[in-house]
Amino acid sequence: MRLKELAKQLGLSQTTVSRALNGYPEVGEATRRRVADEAARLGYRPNAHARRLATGRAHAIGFVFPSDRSVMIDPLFSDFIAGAADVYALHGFETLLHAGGQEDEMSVYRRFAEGGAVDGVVVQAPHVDDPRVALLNELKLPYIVHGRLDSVEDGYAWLDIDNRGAFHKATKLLTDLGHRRIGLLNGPEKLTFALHRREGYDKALTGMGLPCNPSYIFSGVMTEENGYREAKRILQLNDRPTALLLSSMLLVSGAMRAAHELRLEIGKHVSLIGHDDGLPFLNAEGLVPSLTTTTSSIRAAGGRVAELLLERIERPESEVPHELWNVDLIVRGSTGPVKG
Amino acid sequence: MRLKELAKQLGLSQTTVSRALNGYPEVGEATRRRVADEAARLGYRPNAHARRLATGRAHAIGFVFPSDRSVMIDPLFSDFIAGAADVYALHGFETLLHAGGQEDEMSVYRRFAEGGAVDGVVVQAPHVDDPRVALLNELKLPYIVHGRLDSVEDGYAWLDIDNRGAFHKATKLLTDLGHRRIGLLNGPEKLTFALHRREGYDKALTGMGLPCNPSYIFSGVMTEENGYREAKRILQLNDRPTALLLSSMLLVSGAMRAAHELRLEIGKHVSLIGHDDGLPFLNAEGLVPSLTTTTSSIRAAGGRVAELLLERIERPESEVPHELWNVDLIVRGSTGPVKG
DNA sequence: CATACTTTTGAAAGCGCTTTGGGAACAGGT
DNA sequence: ACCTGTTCCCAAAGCGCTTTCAAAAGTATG
Repeated sequence: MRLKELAKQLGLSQTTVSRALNGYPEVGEATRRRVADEAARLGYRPNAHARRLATGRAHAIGFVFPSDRSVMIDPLFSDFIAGAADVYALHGFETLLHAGGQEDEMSVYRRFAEGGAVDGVVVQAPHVDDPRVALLNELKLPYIVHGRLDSVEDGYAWLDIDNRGAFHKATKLLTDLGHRRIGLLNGPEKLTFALHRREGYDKALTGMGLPCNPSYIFSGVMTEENGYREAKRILQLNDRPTALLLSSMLLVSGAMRAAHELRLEIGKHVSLIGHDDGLPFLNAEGLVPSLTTTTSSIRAAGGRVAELLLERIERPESEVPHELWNVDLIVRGSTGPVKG
Repeated sequence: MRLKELAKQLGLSQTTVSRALNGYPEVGEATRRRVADEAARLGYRPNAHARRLATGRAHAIGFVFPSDRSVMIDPLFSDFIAGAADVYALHGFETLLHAGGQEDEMSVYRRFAEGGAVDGVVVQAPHVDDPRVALLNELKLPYIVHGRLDSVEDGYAWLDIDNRGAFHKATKLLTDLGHRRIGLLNGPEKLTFALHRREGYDKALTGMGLPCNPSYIFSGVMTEENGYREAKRILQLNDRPTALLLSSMLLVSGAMRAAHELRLEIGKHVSLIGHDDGLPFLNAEGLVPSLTTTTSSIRAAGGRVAELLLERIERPESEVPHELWNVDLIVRGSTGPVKG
């Protein structure tokens, strides 16, 4: 069923039918109703590509994944995208995923922009001075960054959580409890989110006049296994830390395993604070003891990022959005005063 | 830069330029080279929608997620999609994600089919007599199911792993080691993969003349927390099982936590076998003791499913593919003879 | 009843590509 | 010279929508 046939069927012109279906005001209410009914009855669905060609709008948002595997793989991203895809669908937008292939990431953006494949893209996992931002500015393709570049905060749209603040708060909680040796298992510090967490941690320690012992720190892919291995390593040091900060629930999972194995009671011999992105399959509260966390739903961030991007596409002239989310510190059972 | 301008620039017709760029044989080698060079120089990228409209091919594959959240949320799906998206990209296909929104799942398929938005779709997480298959057959939209319907194996394209065989093998290993009371923490049994695993388990027990104690069984969302809670429950029963089968690594993670807490040594007081989908962030071999698993990479399955679907789109008349993958049983340290 | 508006409809021109159906131009064979 | 094939190229017709411009129909006003 094509528009042409539908129009003929109704004894109307394509113009009128098109207008009726797209809610233009120039068409009479009676006609509109008649058209809508007939369209529904015949199960007419407009051809997506024809519409896109005619309007010049793709009604689609793109996600481009770096060829670097570890990123797409991260379960965080799927939850983020789930949140976003939901909002896009609600607005009649499709979500395009481009992962891998032989084409390099930058030229995918070029193709997206110049071929009109998408109306906007979201940039995930930015690193320090991420080249994508400059490229997208040049291409004039609407975008929003989930996260920030290192120091620059202007000239691009972003939504980020306050990673510095969160890890500062968390570290502070530990020092307040008397901890003096605190470890950190972090994500790859070339990614700004991890870098910022590190900075929050450093700042809190320095603020207390405490040294940052590099052997207390791990930075790398946030797998359960890395959490286990590194926690075990750190907790076996001579001057082992009495508390550990963990950048993801998977690291927490591994670290708890290590603690059990070393017969260190959590919240007593070793305090744990994890960052909880609200992944539905790894619940901080359900752990024993329940986990003290810095908490921020990555899914909600996905949704909000989607809204901001749509807004930006709709009104390109409006102000470039910057949104910094506060992160809650939820104190539960995995933290306690340091044991002399 | 549009085709028209490029053609003018070159002093050629659009026809020739289009053909040159798309590798048609009717164009001279010298011309082709000249066109290619100029196109590269000017950074010409064809408009995706125009091409789609003209060819009638979307060069895109769709994934539609049920409004039921738990599916998209599952980290398995993202790994599967990562595997698939990679292959699609390699073949110049985009990957379309449709999640949520207010539109119901079935009408998304309708729209995809009749609006030509995608050339094919992949159906994930089929349940017993999944209605999607019938709909897709009716719509004549190429598709492939990852998994199978319950008993039917003909009339639709599928790729599945041998879940029955895997869990039969696993259960058999345990009974061979002398275990007589074996628990099972499974996915939701309305999903065929979980149902089949259950059947493999049942069959192995029945084959040995052993009873299936319903209180040894859990079926539900495969979160770490469910793994913990249910393993704990089951391992505290009077006649507690001496071995546990676990349908996912997250369940394993939770179950190990429960075992530690109950001071049951894994591989000794309680044997564990988990199904390992090869998720990169939760490694079976890195556990202590290393985990005995049934293993099959879901990412590889994603890739293969993608290939089969592309094949099907290319040659709709070719035979409907059925592919059943064997699942390896890898014996590691978490299984041992039953302790009298 | 003519005039000036407003409302409702339509013909036709795109959007940027692919593809059909020829037509030159040039070679080789007679 | 003529015919037959090739090889290389092009004009123009779509693909299925949206949108501009203009005209027809309806309504209120003098």
